[in-house]
Amino acid sequence: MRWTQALIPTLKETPAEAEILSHKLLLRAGLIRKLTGGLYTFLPLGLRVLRKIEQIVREEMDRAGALEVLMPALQPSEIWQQSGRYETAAEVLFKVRDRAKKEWVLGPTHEEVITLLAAGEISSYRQLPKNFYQIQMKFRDEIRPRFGLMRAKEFIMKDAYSFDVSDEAAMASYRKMYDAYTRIFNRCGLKNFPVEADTGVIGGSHSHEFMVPAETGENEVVFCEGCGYAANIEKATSGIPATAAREIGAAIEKFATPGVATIEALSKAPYSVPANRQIKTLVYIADSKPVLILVRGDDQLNETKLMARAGATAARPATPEECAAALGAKPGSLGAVVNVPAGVKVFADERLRGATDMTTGANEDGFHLKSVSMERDIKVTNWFDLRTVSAGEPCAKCAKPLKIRRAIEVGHVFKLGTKYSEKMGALFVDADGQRKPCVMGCYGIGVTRTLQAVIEQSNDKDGILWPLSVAPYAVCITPLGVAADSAVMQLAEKIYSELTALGVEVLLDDRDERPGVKFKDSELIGIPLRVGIGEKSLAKGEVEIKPRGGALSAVKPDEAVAKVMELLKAGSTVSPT
RNA sequence: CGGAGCGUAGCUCAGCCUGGUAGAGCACUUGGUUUGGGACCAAGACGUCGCAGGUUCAAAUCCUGUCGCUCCGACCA
Repeated sequence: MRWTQALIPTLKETPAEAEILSHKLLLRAGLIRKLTGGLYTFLPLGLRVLRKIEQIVREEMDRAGALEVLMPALQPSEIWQQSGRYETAAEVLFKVRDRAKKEWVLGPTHEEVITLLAAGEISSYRQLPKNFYQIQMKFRDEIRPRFGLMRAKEFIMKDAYSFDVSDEAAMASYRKMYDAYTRIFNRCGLKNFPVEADTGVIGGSHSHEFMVPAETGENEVVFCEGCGYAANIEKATSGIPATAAREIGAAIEKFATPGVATIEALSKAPYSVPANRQIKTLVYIADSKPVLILVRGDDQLNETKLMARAGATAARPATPEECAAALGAKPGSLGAVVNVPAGVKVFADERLRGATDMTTGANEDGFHLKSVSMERDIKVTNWFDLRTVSAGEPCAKCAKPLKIRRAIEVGHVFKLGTKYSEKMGALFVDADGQRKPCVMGCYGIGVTRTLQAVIEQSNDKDGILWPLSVAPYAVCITPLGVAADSAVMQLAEKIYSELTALGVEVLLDDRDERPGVKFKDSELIGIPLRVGIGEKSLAKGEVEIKPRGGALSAVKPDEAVAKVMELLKAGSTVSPT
């Protein structure tokens, strides 16, 4: 491709809309342009990278035995009602109506469609296992699109769905996808690692997210350098000990705490009750019913865990009015000792098990209770792990201190079980003649997000450093001076046509620009290899070859093509760490 | 949905407080000088100042409304 014929609108200045580095570089390097918030056009350069990533995904999915399909983005809302997700996923659904006023949804994902397909096409265990995948646009009514391609209203996803005869067989399918994902992200040149992830209300035992470490990531990951444990903070547990029991003193004692409404205020004089001797009482509305949540005063409730343990599809903190209605007191004086209405469940965090001599709210504004014993004084409906892990807590497996880092989620593998196959009728007849629901798994990769994650991870002060595997062009030829009859330009053309004939993707910077402009641009857009040809070096019988981010070397003009091929070959076999 | 900020040339922004002929840099066009790390000189083109209403002799500027964008929040009482 000749630069003068391409559209590569690089920007010297950063558009004000971009917050994080990768988003700025997407815009500055001329890869994307914004239509409106959360919606972007891929320009030619960006599209080339996107296609490279898609191709890697395809090759690895095919290698793992998955079959590519393409499902409709527009779906009838009935099938969402059939799966029950018309309600549970309502917030993210884009809905549209046709001229007959019939309602449709723009697919945020495709479990319903694929399961219906399987229901129609799969009838015997002999046809299983099957794994279908597609690479397609997804639509989600994101609460707040941000960071360019990271969280958009519309994005490209690779989604795959496996169908198996049994749990064991489904685990084998899961394992294949898990391995394929590792290969995919490695081939994209991404440092990545799988972490245990929450399985949410769907339940099931297996879910991993593939994370790319990045300070700008929206996820927090807990990991152990001792044993390799790694989990999303929404799921992570630690080996932190339960609260130490103390001598159970006198009976519960009520004391006045006028104006005290926080754990912190109660921990100060004149009360001086340390946070770790307090019971924090939270009221949540889970699926429209109030529940009491008890965690230790110095712990943080993990909402994801709450939803998972409570089996709730929606949970939110109760308003002060709802608290007062349920318990007779406003937040700040809440507790689970007295005045808990029958039928209101009390979920307590495991760390409080056996705790004695605790202080908590009296369910009466301005009063607290002390000398409270969990077992003796509080009727706990269920004990759950509900707290959020903090850095430094001992690993549950090897006791080494846990660490926390931020990361970008680029992939998610999930064992679904039979939830959808039962609802959508994806049944098969097994060898024993029994009709059974397929055991499913689903597996997603955010393709457009992966593209941005590569930039987020691979850049320097001058711009992007594309891994060769996803670079829009492998080589940029940079003639300094473009007069058609000059020795410089003639050599540039010769190398261009020879490399092109060898199947190399080459960008020839034939613009009549000053050297500085050309160098800066080729570095900004991150082309892995630059071949510099100028009068000065040519006079010495040399052309320059410079890997992006590496050292410049000089070769004879005749040897330039061979040298480039050698470097490309070496680069393509480099396996990322 | 709540809070904050911003909408002025293709981009980055000034002007607004204190109303009075629409600005700069970059980018673009033409000519010239340059030519190994985002050149220089000269000339030029580019604006319904987000939109609507109001106040005023006069509104980019003040007021009201509205739309859009960005950021923070929407667990921890």
